[in-house]
Amino acid sequence: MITNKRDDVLEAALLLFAERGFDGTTIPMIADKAKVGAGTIYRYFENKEALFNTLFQYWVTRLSEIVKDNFPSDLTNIRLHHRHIFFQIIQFVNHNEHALHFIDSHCSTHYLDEKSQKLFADFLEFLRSILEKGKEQGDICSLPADALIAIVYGAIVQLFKLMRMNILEETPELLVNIEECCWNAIKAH
Amino acid sequence: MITNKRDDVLEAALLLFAERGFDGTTIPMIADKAKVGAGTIYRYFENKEALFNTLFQYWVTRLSEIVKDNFPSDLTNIRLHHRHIFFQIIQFVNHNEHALHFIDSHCSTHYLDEKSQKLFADFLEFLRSILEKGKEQGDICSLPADALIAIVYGAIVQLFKLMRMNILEETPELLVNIEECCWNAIKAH
DNA sequence: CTTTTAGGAATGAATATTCATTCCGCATAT
DNA sequence: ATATGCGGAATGAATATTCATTCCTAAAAG
Repeated sequence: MITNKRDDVLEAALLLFAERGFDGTTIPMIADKAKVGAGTIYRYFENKEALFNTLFQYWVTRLSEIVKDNFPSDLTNIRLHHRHIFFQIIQFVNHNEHALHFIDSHCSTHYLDEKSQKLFADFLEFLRSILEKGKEQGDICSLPADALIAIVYGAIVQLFKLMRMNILEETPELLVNIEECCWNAIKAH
Repeated sequence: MITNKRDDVLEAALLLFAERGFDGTTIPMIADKAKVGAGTIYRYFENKEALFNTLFQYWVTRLSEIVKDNFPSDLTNIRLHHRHIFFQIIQFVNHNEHALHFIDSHCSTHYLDEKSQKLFADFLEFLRSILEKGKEQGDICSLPADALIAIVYGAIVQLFKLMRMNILEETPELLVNIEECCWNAIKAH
């Protein structure tokens, strides 16, 4: 199989950044895991920060795409929207178990560049717009959209942390129940 | 005002560790912020890791105490338990706005020593025991206790991240509503 | 078909920088 | 005068980055 060195580097970096954070990950560590010389990394990326931002932008774009993909055509059924978003994020995590934690643990750090920040802000803005519509319709409880996002998104992130640590086993049934819990948290009562 | 250098160091370290993480925080940074010579830190702590673990243990102990303090005497009213735990955590955050994020962002890192890990595990075990009781009584939805903790605790952590970043303003009314949301997420329906 | 050769890719040792930790001289208190 | 606490320059280890060299591939020449 022909593997592309640049991709090998990105894959190794994702694992390490997710597990040890930006500052806890060294270039030699990445080179080792990618089975590549340390110098090779600098053929593809200007420096450690540029590598980091490339990776961040890639995964935020993916997440954004997967959530927006096949978005329910019925624009008034918020219950459906919530289910869609929830299970698309699940699919995202199942596609790469480290990416969500990588994004979450670095989304407000000081080495994010302009473009990374903008991509992430845009994604949040999308979620916000969905929730605002739900609030207008009276289907969702009338708290600030950011608070609602924090509740659902915070729960998801924390749950997958447990699953990555093998403390909690992911089963389809559990996921359905958890989605229900999240919905109960934010629906209008 | 007589200030204790050791406490100055601990306070500065808390801020920096919370904002930049363990690896992103250097000893000179801590010394600067604490207005102390770098060498002085080593009069009080064996090394950076020891300083970190002292701090972690201090704050987990505080959190645990504040949550267990004045725990409702009615041992069957889970609704009350939830409210108590929620608002005691709020009080903890208001006492020091960085401590919860400091704990959360470091609670599964590899430089935690045995004692730190045990203290944190004990705290989780306490929460777990409350939830298990609620499940037995049929007041709380029958998912794994760890999942329920993740939902509520994840939401709280994320919410305070927004408040620290001044994206969300903390008002008593908002907090009451959010507590309600969290309860709705985990109560039996 | 084999050999030569040019140019890009890859390497890892060398360099420059940053960081944790140590150490020594100064100041303050006893 | 001695002891104690402190600061911050000095040290050495770890780290990011560079660079001279080697390695591959694929096309040109024989």
